[in-house]
Amino acid sequence: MAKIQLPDGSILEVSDGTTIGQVAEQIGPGLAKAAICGCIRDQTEVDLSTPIHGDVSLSIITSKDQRGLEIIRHSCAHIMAEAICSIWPDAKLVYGPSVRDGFYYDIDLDEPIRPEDFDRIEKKMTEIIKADKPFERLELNRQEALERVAGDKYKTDNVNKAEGDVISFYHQGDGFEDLCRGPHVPSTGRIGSFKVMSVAGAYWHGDANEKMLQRVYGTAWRNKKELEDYLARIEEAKKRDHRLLGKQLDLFSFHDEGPGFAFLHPKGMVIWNAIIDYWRKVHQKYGYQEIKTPIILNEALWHKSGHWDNYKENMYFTSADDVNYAIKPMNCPGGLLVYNSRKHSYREFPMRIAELGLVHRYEASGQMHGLVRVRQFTQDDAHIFCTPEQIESEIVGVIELVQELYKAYGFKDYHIELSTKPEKHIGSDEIWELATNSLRGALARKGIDYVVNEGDGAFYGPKIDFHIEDCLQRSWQLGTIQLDFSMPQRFELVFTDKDNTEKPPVMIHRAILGSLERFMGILLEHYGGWMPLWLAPEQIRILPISEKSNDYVNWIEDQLGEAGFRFSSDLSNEKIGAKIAKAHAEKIPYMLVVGPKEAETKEVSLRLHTDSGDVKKVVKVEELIKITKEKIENKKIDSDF
RNA sequence: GCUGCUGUAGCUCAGUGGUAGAGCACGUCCUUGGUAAGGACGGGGUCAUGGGUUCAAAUCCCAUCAGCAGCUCCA
Repeated sequence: MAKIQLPDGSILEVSDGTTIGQVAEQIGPGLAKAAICGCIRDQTEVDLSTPIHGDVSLSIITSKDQRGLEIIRHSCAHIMAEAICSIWPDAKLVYGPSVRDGFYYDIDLDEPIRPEDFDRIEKKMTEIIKADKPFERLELNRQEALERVAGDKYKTDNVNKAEGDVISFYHQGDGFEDLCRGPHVPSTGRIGSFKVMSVAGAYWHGDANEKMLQRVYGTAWRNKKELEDYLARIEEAKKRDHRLLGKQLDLFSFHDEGPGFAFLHPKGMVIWNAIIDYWRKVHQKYGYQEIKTPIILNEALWHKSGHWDNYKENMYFTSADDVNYAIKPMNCPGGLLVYNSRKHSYREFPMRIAELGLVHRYEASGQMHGLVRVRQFTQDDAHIFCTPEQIESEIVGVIELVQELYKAYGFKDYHIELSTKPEKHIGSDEIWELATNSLRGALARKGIDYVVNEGDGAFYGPKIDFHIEDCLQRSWQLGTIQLDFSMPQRFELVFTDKDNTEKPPVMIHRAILGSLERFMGILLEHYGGWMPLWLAPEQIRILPISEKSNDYVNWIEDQLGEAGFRFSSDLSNEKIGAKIAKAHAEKIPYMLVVGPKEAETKEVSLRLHTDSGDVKKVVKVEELIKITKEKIENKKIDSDF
């Protein structure tokens, strides 16, 4: 007999060798029907067909469980693999895990799989699922497994990488076998609803020197409704795409004449200026001074800084009068020339020098992505020069500045990464150690959670990065704080200390918004194009019912102009419904509908868009101005009135 | 950069070898309408670029450029 402890603490006694599926049946037929797999000692997930020997704690995982859903997706990946192999017998399977919201399978096949093939893949998958064939596990030792996969370099590689002595294979359907750790759903019929989503290239082992495989993405859910909800969610997310919004709202454009270079339109420029006006205000509060340095600088400067050695293939170059120049990819060397233009004392430290610096970086063609990955962008850069003792408090100060700036935009969902010494680096190990510990210390002092990215630091120092996700859940870097002991040495920076000796200062590179272009793109997605009043290119639109109210419109315009708002009036020959639809499409925060009725009382019928639909309110012009002004000054991001 | 896909009017897209299309936007006129798109007429395109096949190419082939998805990279 075996004693099984269930999650509720109760003990179930079963005969030795009873399978987990049978245990589920003993607990109840409903559970047996819903069961996907078992979980032993709260850590090892195993098939329902696994027999139990001895006393264990056991939980039954169903599809309601997130882990259950992940197993469904993984099993669905196998079913897709079987379908693909039945259509293309030459297809070699590589690796097929579940991922967020779905799964993929990497396949080596010379003939490209195309989107128009998805239908027949799905059809075949539906057949396999309908047949409801069991997933059967076969366990072999390492040697036997290697013999079984002999000749298949991908599976041989997978066996070699697998841990433990037991290597398992799974069978399903008509003789389809795949090396797999498992577990799987008990039978193919247990997949809810699925869809083949896309196909794209992916390097074997994620290594650009290796062969490019075909990665087929799919999604699987518990039922049809969940699948439909997911597809609807993707559609909604696509509507928030900043590239689409940029076009719709006439904010910016891209042109063949300058791939990767954003052209900002007048309305985009309003957002841009609102961002940097506030940025300057906050930086002043935090004791920053501002400089501006040239874009084109002698190439020798970049040899000295180390950028040429590390990044020349991503830099733009030019020449004049037989002198070679580089277009700056970073602002720091220029900033260092400013520092060295006179002597400095410890009394000036910490010295915080900011620069909205325009940099150019040659990105490979496939890397570009709207505003968030471009070849020319403006960094909200700053360099802090300080003594080693001041490092930690300066970093704490930057973190506080980051938190204050992000708060104005309502960003809460960002995560922080600490990146350590990369293979390609300058400076001694001791310096790296000291710098990395300073960053850790500051994070600890602020009690901030972070993940460590081993070997992902800049070539001159470790860094803390702030990351945020776009509407399609792709992660983008915003701010960065980088410690640098090397650049001051290379540029022979010094300051005069208390003891009247010259010493090298510590340099902290930091950017808060990162790239202003990228930040604008992320903001657009974050708000879905509905910019809060303080950022909106057009804050208010006046919509007269007919031409008869034009005089009143003029009067309101005078009032709004006086108060300093950004507004316009729609005097077009349209009915009010059409004017509203147009203003709504342009995502104007406040619409003022006015007619004879409102003119009489110096009121407006305010119409605005909220998350729960449009609302209407009749208010005095005077009151509207007062409340709106206050909301703008306080950078309120809600859409209420 | 790599794999696959795409490129037709300002925008979104239809058009599969035989005279270039729609909706929206734009212009003019009618309409002066009370909370999400009133009506009529009109202007607008070397079909990304360069080659090739063909009596004939937006359409088929090749190259280039640009964009999209993913991979890789991102000081």
